[in-house]
Amino acid sequence: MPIKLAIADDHPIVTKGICNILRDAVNVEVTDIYANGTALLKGIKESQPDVLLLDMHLPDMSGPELAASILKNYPQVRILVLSSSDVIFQVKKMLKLGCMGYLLKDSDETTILQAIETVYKGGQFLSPALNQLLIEDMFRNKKSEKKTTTLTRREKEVLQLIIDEHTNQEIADKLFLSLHTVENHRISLLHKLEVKNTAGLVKVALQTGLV
Amino acid sequence: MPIKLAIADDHPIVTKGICNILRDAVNVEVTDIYANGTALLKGIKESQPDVLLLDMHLPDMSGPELAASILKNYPQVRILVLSSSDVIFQVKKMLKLGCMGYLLKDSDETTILQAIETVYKGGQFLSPALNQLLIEDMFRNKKSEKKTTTLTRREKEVLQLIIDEHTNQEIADKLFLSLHTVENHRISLLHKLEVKNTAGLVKVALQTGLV
DNA sequence: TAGAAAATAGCGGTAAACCACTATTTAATT
DNA sequence: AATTAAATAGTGGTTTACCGCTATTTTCTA
Repeated sequence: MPIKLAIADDHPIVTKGICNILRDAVNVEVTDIYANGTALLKGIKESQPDVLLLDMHLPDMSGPELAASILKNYPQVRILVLSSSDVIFQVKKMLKLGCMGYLLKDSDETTILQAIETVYKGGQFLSPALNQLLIEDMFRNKKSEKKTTTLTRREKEVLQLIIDEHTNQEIADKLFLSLHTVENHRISLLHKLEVKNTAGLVKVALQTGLV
Repeated sequence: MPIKLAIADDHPIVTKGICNILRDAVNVEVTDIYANGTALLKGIKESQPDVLLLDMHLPDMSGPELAASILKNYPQVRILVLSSSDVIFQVKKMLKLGCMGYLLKDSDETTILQAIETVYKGGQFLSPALNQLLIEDMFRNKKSEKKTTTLTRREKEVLQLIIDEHTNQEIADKLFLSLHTVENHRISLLHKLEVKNTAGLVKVALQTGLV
């Protein structure tokens, strides 16, 4: 019996590409394709796949949201995250939620197939590039366990406006806040995302699709 | 005789996806797939396709570089740019170089097919989302024609270090420059890329793959 | 309903970014 | 050889970002 694989990604190029790659694999069968989070949550009730290839950036729901919901209700589904971003704290977040693997979109065919098989068999899979990054990250943070970060509603709003090139004063005006409040949000963003300045904020935000 | 289509993209998922989408299209035949610029320039000599689907971010050469070279030597090849970034000045740059279309990677199947056919017939094609952006851009710049921008070697170096979260002083130390020089480069970056601050610099750089 | 987290606002201060200039020297190109 | 673009460096100034605090109110949640 082949592995039942569901794919959740909003880009036809990606889903078609994976289907094409798996076409010759006799032990994997693509049973469902979902282009957004709502469809995924709805569909997964009926047809419960063995492995779910989950894109980090579906249009309506975030990767972590979906992963948490699915793993809670259908813990037997093994989630293999599909992402083009190698930002490490995003990787850690998904793994801590219980995802079984993290696959970069620039992977080649054998890697993709291998990842699916590994995860199906109960193993973990990480794209090779991530192994090194995770190890480096562990050494950096050996002092104390880092908790993975979630931004608050306000922080996300502020971050979006920073990305839109607004100053703190402009953000304060737009959100009807004191300048001090915006500064505070900004600094907690710096701390939470572990970056040094505005450049780091924008970089992490864009690479993780936080906003 | 079907349209001879070549694809230049380093992601197997993408190339396989496009092949899959075009499998049922009797009037398009994928003749070649290239994973990098070198292979592309080498291969295009032999088999000259009607249409080239060109990714903006091949590992060894930039999109504009490749487009310029190909259009110079093989002007009959119609280039359809394939990109996930909708940064407008990148779009303008490629179109001014002579590319016949700009296709976003989140396009659906019919759009992709339509784009290829349109370009083959001698027309231009833009992903719908870009039309609106280009029009807005024109209104913004109606006063005077904006020349598309090319960053100098130094500017790119400085920009990369900005993205790496370094301050001007740190950049100056790293590159053995005066602080003033770095400030000047930074300001010309702001002007060239038409952004207001560091956030804009990082955003444009990441979205266009300038660095 | 008590405790925690989030959102709000403030103070005082330093460092960095941003801006408009001028000006010299060094490539690149015609 | 002449012109242009790039890279370099400067002056002098304003604005913004960054940092570490404290503190109150609101909202969430165990």
